[in-house]
Amino acid sequence: MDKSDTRQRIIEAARRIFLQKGMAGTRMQEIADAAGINKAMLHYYFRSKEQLFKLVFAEAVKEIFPKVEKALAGDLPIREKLLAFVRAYISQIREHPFVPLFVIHELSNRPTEFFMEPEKSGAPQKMLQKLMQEIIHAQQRGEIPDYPPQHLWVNILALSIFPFIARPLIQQLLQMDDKAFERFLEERTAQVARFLDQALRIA
Amino acid sequence: MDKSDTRQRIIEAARRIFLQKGMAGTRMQEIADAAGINKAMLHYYFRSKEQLFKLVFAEAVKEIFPKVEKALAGDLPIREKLLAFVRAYISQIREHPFVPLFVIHELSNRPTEFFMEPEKSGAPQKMLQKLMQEIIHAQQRGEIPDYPPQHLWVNILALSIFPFIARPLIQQLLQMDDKAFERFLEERTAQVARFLDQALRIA
DNA sequence: GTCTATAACATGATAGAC
DNA sequence: GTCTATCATGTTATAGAC
Repeated sequence: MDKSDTRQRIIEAARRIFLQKGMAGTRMQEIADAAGINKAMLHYYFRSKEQLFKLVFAEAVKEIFPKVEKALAGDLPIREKLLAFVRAYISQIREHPFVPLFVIHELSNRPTEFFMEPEKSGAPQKMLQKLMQEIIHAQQRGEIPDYPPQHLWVNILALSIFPFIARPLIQQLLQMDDKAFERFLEERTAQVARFLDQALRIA
Repeated sequence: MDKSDTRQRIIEAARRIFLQKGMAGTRMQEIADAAGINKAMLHYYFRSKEQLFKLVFAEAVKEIFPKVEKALAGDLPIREKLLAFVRAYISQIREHPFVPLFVIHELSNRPTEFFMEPEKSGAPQKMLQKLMQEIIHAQQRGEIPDYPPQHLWVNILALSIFPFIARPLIQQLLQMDDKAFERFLEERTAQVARFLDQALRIA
């Protein structure tokens, strides 16, 4: 078994377990078992648990921070652009449903520097600021209601992400089994789009 | 120092730390320090870490599962009722901002039985089913758009809870410092109400 | 009820043979 | 590169004095 393969298997196993149990809840032994190797190998490829965690975490952050830039980059009208974002973002999260809760949980009680080099102020942030301007301009032209842009943006994020974060809570409250929840998720994109579209109509 | 006082101090310290760091991330030593006693006392009052955790967790669950039944109980028109819920729920979460993320995180990867005696199907669930019926009836009377009730309910929950769960993410993305985020939260109730109100208007 | 001391075990990390 | 064996430390929990 050549080097890169083992290394890759470790990363994948670590990702799976870290995402579900978090840094504090994960045991190196469990990662080793899942990767089909032993603990010593983990420390051979990655010096420490923290280093392995940082690798997994950094990848997860990239997935949760809107890298859905394609949807936001074009010059569509604002309504279509926001709807396109919802579709692209929900689609992406569906492929990695554990990422949002993992990132948010690990982000809590950690200094900013841990997950972001302070040099670059971040591409997603800049793209968002540009979007905020577009929203304001569209509002000035009377194309959408004048919600404060930050609230509008949080609303869109909330509608898109929340079901994946709060799955156990939702299933309990609405008495859905796993199959019912899967159906719910399949409908989700269309339903969020419709709800948002309605909220963006001019009074 | 009489018994109930020490016991209470332990519970409060445990709550504070469990809520922020979760079960796996919490050390009994830290709880003892926060309560101003030593570890042995924790085991004197509560047999084990798990038992202490279950106590804290059960209390938190009661706070996150809509105990805002007053807002849902009356016979207001459906729009007013939903808006009243939003106001009551956000207000309650603001008093315990760490509860939602804590409950959701600990709920993940735990069997249902852990947090809910299977006998009683749960007051919140029944109240919600009743609300679902009210929504359907209001839709049949053409008072609000015919969003599937489950999606509408999740949307309302998402708009209300998400900012508290995703605070670090939001602050990073929107470049808010703590003061800016506090202001954001103060505006939140009104903004969610407005957004929801708009989404509930008849086309 | 409260403390100190310590047992019993789990866990991250390393040494060294192959 | 991979393994076994082991160290060093941390953590839950208990024993026993006061």
